Amino acid sequence: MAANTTDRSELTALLERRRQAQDHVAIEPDPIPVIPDIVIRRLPIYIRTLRDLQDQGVSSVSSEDLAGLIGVTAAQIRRDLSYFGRFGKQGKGYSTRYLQQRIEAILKLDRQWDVALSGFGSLGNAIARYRGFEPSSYRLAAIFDHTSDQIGQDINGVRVQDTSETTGTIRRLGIKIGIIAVPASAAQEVADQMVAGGVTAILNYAPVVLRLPEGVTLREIDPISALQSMTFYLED
Amino acid sequence: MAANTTDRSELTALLERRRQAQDHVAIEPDPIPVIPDIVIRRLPIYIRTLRDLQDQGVSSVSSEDLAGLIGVTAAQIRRDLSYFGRFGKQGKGYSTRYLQQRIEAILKLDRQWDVALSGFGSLGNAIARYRGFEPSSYRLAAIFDHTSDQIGQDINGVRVQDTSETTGTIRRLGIKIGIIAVPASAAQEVADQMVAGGVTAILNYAPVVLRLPEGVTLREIDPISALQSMTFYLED
DNA sequence: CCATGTGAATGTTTTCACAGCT
DNA sequence: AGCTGTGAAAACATTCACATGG
Repeated sequence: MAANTTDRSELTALLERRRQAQDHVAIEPDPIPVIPDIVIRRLPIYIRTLRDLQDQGVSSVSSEDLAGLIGVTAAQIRRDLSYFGRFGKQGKGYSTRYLQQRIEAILKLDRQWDVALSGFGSLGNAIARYRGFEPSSYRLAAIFDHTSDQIGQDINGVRVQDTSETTGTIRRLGIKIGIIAVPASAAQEVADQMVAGGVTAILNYAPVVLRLPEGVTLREIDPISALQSMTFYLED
Repeated sequence: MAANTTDRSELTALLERRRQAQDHVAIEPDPIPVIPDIVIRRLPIYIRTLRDLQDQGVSSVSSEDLAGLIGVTAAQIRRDLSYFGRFGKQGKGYSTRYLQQRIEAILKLDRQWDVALSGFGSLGNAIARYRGFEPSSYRLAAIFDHTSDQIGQDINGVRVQDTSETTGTIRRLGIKIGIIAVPASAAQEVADQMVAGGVTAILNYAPVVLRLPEGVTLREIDPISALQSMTFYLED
């Protein structure tokens, strides 16, 4: 078993190199602090609740009280925040204003993001007119539709363009976020056009599984699935 | 330590009774086959994909191929289905039609459910006019709004009623599912009225954490949170 | 031989529980 | 004295891998 270097077969040497490579990876100093996506998805609710508290004049809150308002456990809030740093004061709790600002910075909400919307039917209309965008960091910067009589319309200073303009306009404006509100049959094509234009985050309202390249983030808005999964719990 | 029954203090006896009660629960023969909610929430996508396959004339599918279409692992699909029974044929796969029908029965989609919608602004409008309800098991049976000039309008045979009618109408029609599309400030009150009328499943579009009694199922539709959680992954 | 259904292993998320700081 | 931040434990979810049956 005491093989020296010259005795090694090529295979043995290869396996040895692989093992060392793995060892090296394992020893890596900063093992990339991967933050679970499920934690990221909870942060917006923390922001919203912290804003509500400030509107009520509350300047400080404990993880216990915040948890009560949100309907989760205090330990979960503390663990979630611990992925990003130490934002609380022991014995005191968290400053609502400071914590809100810190989480907004983590989610990169401390700047404005242009958004492209494709699909200007009744759903697209509701999205475009939704004023909940306003206090947030998103600005509707482009709207696309396939229907000729929608094209040219002006919505808060944004002209509805033909779907064929999708890739070009998104690239020209440097838009990174796309919202898909077209029928299922058109959604994949729209997604491809958006990605071709440089979009790396897609909010999809169409009831279809989108195929996207690595590195493009996707969130689904699927009320029918939500309803269907609730019916399970109803009494017969 | 060898205390007999007559020596016991009331507290000791109480604790003993509690312990025995717990032991009894632990010994329970059928330990209630609790199905994880996360499994329930995946079933609608399986149904949708199985419908699509049938539309394409595909009558049989393996867990491997189904997984590829949905973007999950084959093992996950097989595990999910195993909570409910054995629906496949070894060496063959699953009948798309049979599996679809079985999952629909599990989710109680093999009957029609009346739904109440509160909030008839642009969002409520988009929901009410959404034709994706049609091939599904849901029928919009009541619409409520606060705004006087919306009340009385007829939407596909359903008259928009004043919000004050919520509890009464829901009770009278036996509606179990409510959709909340009102502003955040009104959402809790609407939820309370719906629950008072007998609703046990709520689809909430308002950006607020609802407080609901045990036994009421809740799903959130929150596009702003979805956007905010995607921005995290964008390049600066 | 192929693909399901499922014990066992692995990976992830939540919760416990408490040391330590204010 | 009170509440955070976090190791360690527990609970939960996913994936592996294969015996089993058509």
